[in-house]
Amino acid sequence: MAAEIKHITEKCNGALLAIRDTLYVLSGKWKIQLIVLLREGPMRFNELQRSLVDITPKVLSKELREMELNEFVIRRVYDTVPVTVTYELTPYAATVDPIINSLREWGTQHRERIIASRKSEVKETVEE
Amino acid sequence: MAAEIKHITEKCNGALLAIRDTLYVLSGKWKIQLIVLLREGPMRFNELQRSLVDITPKVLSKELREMELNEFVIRRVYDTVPVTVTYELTPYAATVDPIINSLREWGTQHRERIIASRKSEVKETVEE
DNA sequence: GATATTAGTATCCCAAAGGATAGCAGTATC
DNA sequence: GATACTGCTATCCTTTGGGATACTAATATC
Repeated sequence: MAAEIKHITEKCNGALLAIRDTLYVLSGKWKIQLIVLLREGPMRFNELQRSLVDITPKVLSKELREMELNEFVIRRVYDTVPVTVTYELTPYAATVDPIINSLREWGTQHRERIIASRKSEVKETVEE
Repeated sequence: MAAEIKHITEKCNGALLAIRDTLYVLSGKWKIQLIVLLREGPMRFNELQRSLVDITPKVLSKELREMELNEFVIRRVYDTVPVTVTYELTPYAATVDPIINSLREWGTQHRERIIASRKSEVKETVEE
């Protein structure tokens, strides 16, 4: 019996570890959203802040720093007045596209499913 | 200029919304891991707790309740002594497989990449 | 009668994530 | 000289996710 349990966890262990790694790197409320935004092209700090309405500069700055460390974005400083800083996705950031796409597709289907189930609930109520 | 910013956010908006929906449903430290475990077959409460070493009963119970509400698991109570309760994935839970697979694959590749970059760093240090 | 088992609850607590607000340097513009 | 713009940082505060510990009912077993 103990052996059985052990067998199960070992079989999943690799998957669990890999998934934990991924979630750790993409942790936080904003990183995935930032990647989605930046896929349109490089953006400036204030542009990002305005696009993600609720994000504060402190949090945005922290997320961008972490993404720079993980080689998801490149930070470029231009010697203009006032200074211009752009954030741009690296090619490595493109490797998370499958994750983003699967998240987006599932969310879309899930929403449709919920709307459909609400409609059928209404029908049932009417039919009673 | 304002129009340009608006254009960008509108183009991404659907994706951002869908992604937020997905992350909301799969939120928390444990739900994805529970799905991975339960893909092996139905498990009992204590079995799950033992498999996910660090989870406390309070948290496990909360996660399972949320997953039941989202129709990811079915909870079955058997009239044995002591009582037996099993948790089993629904067919709907299988729809998140693409997400889980993309998370697992990316985590695996990312880990390999980090190991590789560590090795090359060592080489460079030696070569200096 | 003490102990073990199951599937949880109840209560308390803590750390981390993240929000609110203010401010700064450096320049340009009114 | 006041104000505005950029890209932040600093400080403080709140929320919430989740861990630790203890406990329950009902029965069986020692």
